Amino acid sequence: MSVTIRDVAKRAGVPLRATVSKVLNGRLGVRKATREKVLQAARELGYIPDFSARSLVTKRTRTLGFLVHARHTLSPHAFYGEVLSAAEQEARKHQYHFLFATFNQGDEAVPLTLLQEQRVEGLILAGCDIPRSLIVQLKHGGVPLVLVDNHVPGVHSVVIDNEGGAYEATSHLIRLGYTKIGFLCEWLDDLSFSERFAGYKRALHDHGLPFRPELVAEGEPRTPGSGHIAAQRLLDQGPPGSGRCGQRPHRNPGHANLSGGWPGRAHRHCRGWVR
Amino acid sequence: MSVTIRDVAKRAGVPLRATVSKVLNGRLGVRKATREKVLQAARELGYIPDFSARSLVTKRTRTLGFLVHARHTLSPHAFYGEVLSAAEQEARKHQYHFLFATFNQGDEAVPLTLLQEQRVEGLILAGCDIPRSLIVQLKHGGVPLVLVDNHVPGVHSVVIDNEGGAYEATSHLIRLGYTKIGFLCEWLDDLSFSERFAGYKRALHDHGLPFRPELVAEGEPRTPGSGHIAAQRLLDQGPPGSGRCGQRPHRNPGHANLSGGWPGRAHRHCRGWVR
DNA sequence: TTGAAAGCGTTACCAC
DNA sequence: GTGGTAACGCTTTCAA
Repeated sequence: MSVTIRDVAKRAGVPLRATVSKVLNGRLGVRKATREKVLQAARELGYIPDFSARSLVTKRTRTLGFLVHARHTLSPHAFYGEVLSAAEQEARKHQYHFLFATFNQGDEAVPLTLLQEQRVEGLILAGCDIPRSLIVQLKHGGVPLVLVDNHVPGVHSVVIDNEGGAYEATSHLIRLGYTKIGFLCEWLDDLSFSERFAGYKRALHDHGLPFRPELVAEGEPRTPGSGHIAAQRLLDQGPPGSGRCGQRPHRNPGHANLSGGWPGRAHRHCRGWVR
Repeated sequence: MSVTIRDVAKRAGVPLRATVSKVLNGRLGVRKATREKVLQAARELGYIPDFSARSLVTKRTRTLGFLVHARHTLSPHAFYGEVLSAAEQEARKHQYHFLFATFNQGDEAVPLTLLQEQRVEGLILAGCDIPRSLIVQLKHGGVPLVLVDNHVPGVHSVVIDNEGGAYEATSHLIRLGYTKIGFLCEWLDDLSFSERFAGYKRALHDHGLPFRPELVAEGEPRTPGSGHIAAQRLLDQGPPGSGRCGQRPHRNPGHANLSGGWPGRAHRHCRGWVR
């Protein structure tokens, strides 16, 4: 069987496992000589404390949960894999680990169970597909929570600078000398797209270019082929001012999800377009 | 604090926590009436067994480790995120979870620690960047192991059907009527590319087309721009039979890594090429 | 500083 | 079937 704290104590010649525990956890109250003996014995035996036993008593797991909607991780365009990877590398510096779980429709209980089992100390929820009700519930339960690519008032979140990004992209095209720059997106009611739309318009304005509603086209909400559809609509352009263009007000800007249903693809579908 | 098995026992009116444990784990040896009482009490209290306590005694964590080289997960072209996601969804059906960890140079101890801490019961190692020595060591340690996109004799592994895929791709082009089909790859000494090369040649042969060495070009091993380089070389074609073409023998086919250093990009760089 | 003992929340193993 | 008890491996507390 694997080596336990008993074995270390015995080998070090100290009668008590408590002493070993103290030494290995860097607590004081142990004579230097004793400490050395213990350290050496542990090294020789290749002792690694049992995770379950330790966390049973300390009530800490140094583990975080990472949740993504199953729909996204399967898409090669989703960037949540990169987020997870980077988060893990940062967490490791603090001796934290990540439990990964996909979020499937109807699995609302899973994250809660992870918490109640005392497996994880906090959660990162990636994507805007995690039900808002669940997020609110977790938040109320006092669970340390961070959202990625999503936003709920009062919850920590990491989001994309949509406005700034669109501003930069548009400015770049303008600097290259283009003056007729279109704007494609899934649908303007989505907060993330409306933010980009704002950045697009601000850039036009700052560079003294007119905003032309006929150069704006929406595709279909939460549809993979949406960018194509939008482009098609722009190319098949009817008379300016038709319903699909321009500055219509957002129905529920406060409640719209950040970055729509296809966040990983957003940067491909929502871009400056040059004619 | 959270609700423990004691609370359930008390509420159910049974004097023993052991009984509760039995019921909740579906063991027999409990009268139906008692069982009902326990079940109801557990439901009412929202009881979830503590993970650490449970695994301390059972010695099981129902948790698997998923390791990928840090270099890969950061690349949007790597498909390991999809592998992880799919693996997790399958594992969940069996009530298993995944601990995710990136593998960093010099972190050889990490997977071993995870094992010794009794945190994970087995490991999935994705990519060909995990040191072979580590794999062999784990294997000898009796750790349940599965490699993805990598191969070591005697270790379970999931690999791409390189030969078959290239055969299909080439056949497809032939069926479309093309007869002058090129083959680009990073370098032929790599097992995965040489397998694809074999499939390519087999398809040509099966369809009665000649193999023309001047249509084969290598790029640079383990270089992101490799496909471009190979294409350039093919286009700048010198006289047939120059060193970069054809059927030279593989130095160490048995020891070559599967699918080179850029597995996620392989399908983009190594393809049938039509002129 | 060191020694002894209690306890974390579960499951497993006994007798009854 | 049912009930009690021991044990898992560790940390913590409290006397000595």
